[in-house]
Amino acid sequence: MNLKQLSEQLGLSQTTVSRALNGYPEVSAATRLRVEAAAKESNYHPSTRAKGLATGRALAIGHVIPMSTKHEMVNPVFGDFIAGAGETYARNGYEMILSIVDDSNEDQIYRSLKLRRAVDGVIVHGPRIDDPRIALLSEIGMPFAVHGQVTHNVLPYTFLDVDNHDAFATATDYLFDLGHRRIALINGLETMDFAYRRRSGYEASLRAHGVAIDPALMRSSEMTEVLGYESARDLLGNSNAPTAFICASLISALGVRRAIEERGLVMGKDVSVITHDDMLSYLQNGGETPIFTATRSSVRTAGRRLAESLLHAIEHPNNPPQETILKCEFVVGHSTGPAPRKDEHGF
Amino acid sequence: MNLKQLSEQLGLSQTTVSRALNGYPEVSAATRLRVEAAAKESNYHPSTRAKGLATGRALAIGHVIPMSTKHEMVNPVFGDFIAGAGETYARNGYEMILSIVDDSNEDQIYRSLKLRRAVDGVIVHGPRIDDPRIALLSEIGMPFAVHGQVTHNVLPYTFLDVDNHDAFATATDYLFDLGHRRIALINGLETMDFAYRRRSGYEASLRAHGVAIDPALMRSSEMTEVLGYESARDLLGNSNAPTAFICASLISALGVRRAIEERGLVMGKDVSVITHDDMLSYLQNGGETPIFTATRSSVRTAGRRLAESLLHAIEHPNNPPQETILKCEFVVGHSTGPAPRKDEHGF
DNA sequence: AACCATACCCAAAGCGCTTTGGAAGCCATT
DNA sequence: AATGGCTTCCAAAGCGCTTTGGGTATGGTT
Repeated sequence: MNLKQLSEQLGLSQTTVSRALNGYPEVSAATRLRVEAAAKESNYHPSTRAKGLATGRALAIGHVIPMSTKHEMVNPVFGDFIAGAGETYARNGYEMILSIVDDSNEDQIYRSLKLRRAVDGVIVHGPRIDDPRIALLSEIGMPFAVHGQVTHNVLPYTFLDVDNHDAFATATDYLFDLGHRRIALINGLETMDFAYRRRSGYEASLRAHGVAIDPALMRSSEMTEVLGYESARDLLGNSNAPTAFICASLISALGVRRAIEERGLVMGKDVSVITHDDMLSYLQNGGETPIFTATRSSVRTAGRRLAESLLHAIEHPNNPPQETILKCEFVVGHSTGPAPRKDEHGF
Repeated sequence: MNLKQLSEQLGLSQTTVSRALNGYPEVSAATRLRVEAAAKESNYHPSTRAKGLATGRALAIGHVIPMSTKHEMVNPVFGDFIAGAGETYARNGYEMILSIVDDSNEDQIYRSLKLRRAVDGVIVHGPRIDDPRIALLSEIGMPFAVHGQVTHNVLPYTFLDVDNHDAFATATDYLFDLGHRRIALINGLETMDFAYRRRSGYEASLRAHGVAIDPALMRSSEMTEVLGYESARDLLGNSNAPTAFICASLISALGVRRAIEERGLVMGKDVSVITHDDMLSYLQNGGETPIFTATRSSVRTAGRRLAESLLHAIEHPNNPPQETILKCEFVVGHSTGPAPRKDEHGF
């Protein structure tokens, strides 16, 4: 069933039917009702492709997932993020198109999406420090919205980010308040902008408490259980081991916990752990009462809201870019406690 | 730059340029080369939409993700699966479109995708026992491929699955060989087809070893760390606790390990654990040597291969459906060992 | 010299929609 | 009775591509 058939069946022109269906005013209430009823009854759905051709709009948003050899981006956060974004698209009649691409020709993909007019805009995932994509997308005139921020960037752009600096400063402050002085940071890859900001929040708190920044207490790697475990195992093996850990991800934190327990220590008593928690649907930080003390912010909500910002930017190209920064919630779980007295474990 | 402009620039007709670019034989090698060079140089990319309109093909594959209130499907497996499928699409000039939809109007979405001619086919994720989608898609004439199988279904369909029955029977057999008799199953939701098959593999092994099936040793829930932990904690608290666990997912297994360690027991010595491992890129089962003994099969490879099957089915509608069953690899890690003697822990 | 393949190429229709630029009908004003 | 302003509708062009149904040289055969 297409427009032509529908209009013939109704004895109207395609113009009128199209207008009735799209809410234009040039059609009487009576005919509009009649048209809408007929459309529903004969299960008429306009072809997205034809519509797109005619209007010049794709009614689709692209998500480009760089798939480095390091796999960093096919990450657990992604599933929840697009679930959130998908809600927004569904509500607004947009489609989500996904491109998995290896880093080498990321440029290519964006250019190609633009030239083929395949999407009306894109979401930029996993921004790195000084990320070149901002400049690229601005240059080719593709509307975009960034999940995160881009340090050193001077161009204006739409983004949504959690306040990573604040979250990690708060977490570090909290540990200081509990009496900890040697606090380790198990960070994500610091080429990623979010990891850079988290570290700077951590360092700011250290400075504020007059504690020297000790590179030996900081690790930066992909946020996997195994790497969290290995980092913590090494750190706990040192003579001057930390009494607390701050983790960039719940997954790393699981690894850290394993290393702690493996040494016969008790998390929350001998060693404290705070983690950032993206509130992933399948990896929850306990039930009612959280296991880990955490800074948390739902990545799914982030997806929903950033998609809204992007659609807004597409529909109002002249408005200034929307910038959203979400504060994390700080929740206290069982993984933190007062710093142990030095003699207790022979430190 | 569009076809018209390109052809004018070349002094050729649109027909010839189109044919040259699409590899039709009616054009001389010389002009073809000339056209291709010009296309590359002026960065010509045909509009997918226009192409689709003209050919009647969408050049896109749909992935519909049912987003139940239980979040089961926005699951960690999904990210890797689509990364794999994406590789196939990229190689074949297809786009992947994702629809997040809540279960109530899943029908709607499939019908709508069909009527709007938005995709050439769909991948069915997370098939349930007796899944109604097979019948629906067959009825509306939408090509599809299932990630998994559908028990009780009689219609022919294209699918790819791991041999879940075999994998879990093998795992259970292995534990019997180590002397275990009380083996718990921490399964996924048994409305899901894969979980049903895993359980039947487990039960088959039990029967083969003359051990009664004990419902008290079997749990079925979403595969989260917390639920894995709680199940194991409860089971280990019983007077007649299991000496071994089989988990449906590495994430559950992490929870099981936590419960084991919390009781001061040692995994691989006091209690054995085998898990199924989807080889997710961000959640690996150790490095060189696996932590958990596991049945494993890359879900990413599954994505790549199932997408190939679907494209094949689309291009050769009359061929019989491709059915692929992948055997799992069985790897031995540190999480399994001989069953402890009864008196050791007061069992 | 006339004929026929063969190799190249083209004009135009069509895919399903939106949108421009009217036209027709109707009523109230002058 | 002519004018003008609404309301309601329509024919046709156009979005960028593919594909049908040709046409025109070119060169080899009789």
